Amino acid sequence: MTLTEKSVKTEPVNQASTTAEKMLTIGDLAKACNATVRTLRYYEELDLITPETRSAGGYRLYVSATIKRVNAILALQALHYSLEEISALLGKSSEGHSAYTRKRRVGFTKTTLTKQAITIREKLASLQAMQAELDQRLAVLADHCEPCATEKPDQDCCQQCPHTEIHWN
Amino acid sequence: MTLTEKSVKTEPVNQASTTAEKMLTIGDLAKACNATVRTLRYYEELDLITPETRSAGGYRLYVSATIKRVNAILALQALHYSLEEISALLGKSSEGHSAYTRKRRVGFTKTTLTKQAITIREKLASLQAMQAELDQRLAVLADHCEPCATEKPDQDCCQQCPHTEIHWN
DNA sequence: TTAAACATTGACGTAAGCGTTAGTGTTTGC
DNA sequence: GCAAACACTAACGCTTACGTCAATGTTTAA
Repeated sequence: MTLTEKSVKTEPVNQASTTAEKMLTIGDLAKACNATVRTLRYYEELDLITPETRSAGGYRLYVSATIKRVNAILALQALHYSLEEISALLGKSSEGHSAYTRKRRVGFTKTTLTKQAITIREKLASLQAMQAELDQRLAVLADHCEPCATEKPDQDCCQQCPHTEIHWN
Repeated sequence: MTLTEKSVKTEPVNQASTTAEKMLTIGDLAKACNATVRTLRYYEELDLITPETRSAGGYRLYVSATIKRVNAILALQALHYSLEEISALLGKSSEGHSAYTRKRRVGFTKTTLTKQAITIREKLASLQAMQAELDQRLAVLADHCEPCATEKPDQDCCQQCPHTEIHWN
């Protein structure tokens, strides 16, 4: 066996042959995603993730696909999406994929990916506009203000200057 | 001509003489920037803005350039910069421009504009990477998963599929 | 078997970015 | 000259996204 991990901690009732899902405890999931246990429980409060089942003693048990979902959440958070926005993007975990046909599942993935692509494109546009304005201001500064300030260092000719706009800081 | 400095809200009826700065009350500034009074006072707590002076009665009085500064702050906030990051970018208002020579002022503007340009370019890069990944996932979805799900709608061949990665939602 | 490691459910704490009174003083328009 | 509009400080409240106990139960490795 290539099992170097101490994985199969809790084995649910010996189910069908093909589906030998190795479940993750919340600690495993946290390590796998580089998140904290508290964070994962908080995500569950917001219905962003849901354990597949619970152990006899009440431990949360996750399927490994949840790793990807959590990583997606974390990636979106890094882009400063709020958890509410992320919830809108990815959908509640209660609308889980398990009950769906593959066709619906593919459609669902397409929808959420498309939504993400749209909002990211909007952000890009806004950032590019900002970048353009900054570059223009820097150009005015170099072309106009620096020579002006060098030639007449003592005068305050900014009063009449049409380029004063850029000194908003 | 007794009110060289204290021309408050009153429009410059005779603007002929010395440069009569028309000062703004905090309410004026709020309207001009489409922000709330509370927000502006909070910015002041964080030393992001500072009134040029106070009226005899204690009202904050701002120079019109502050409008641009506030708008810059708001624009950066819209890009999800925290006020602390913004403070780092724009500099504390206590390091105000009033005491500086024009040369220093121009240099200061250049520095902050450059810093902003750099961090915005970083954000752009990160977003573009994300965009690329999303586009790639969408392509795999269209080229592989959709045909597959259409042809074999009932089988769960995702188990062996090398493209399952994209279904992280 | 038993201690260590891990998990569970509360519940309170925190930091940011303001909103919202409250009580009082200031400016302005008629 | 006075009310309405506006501003002041101080202080508490709220939301988000968790951190951090606490008291207790569960799994695992020796």
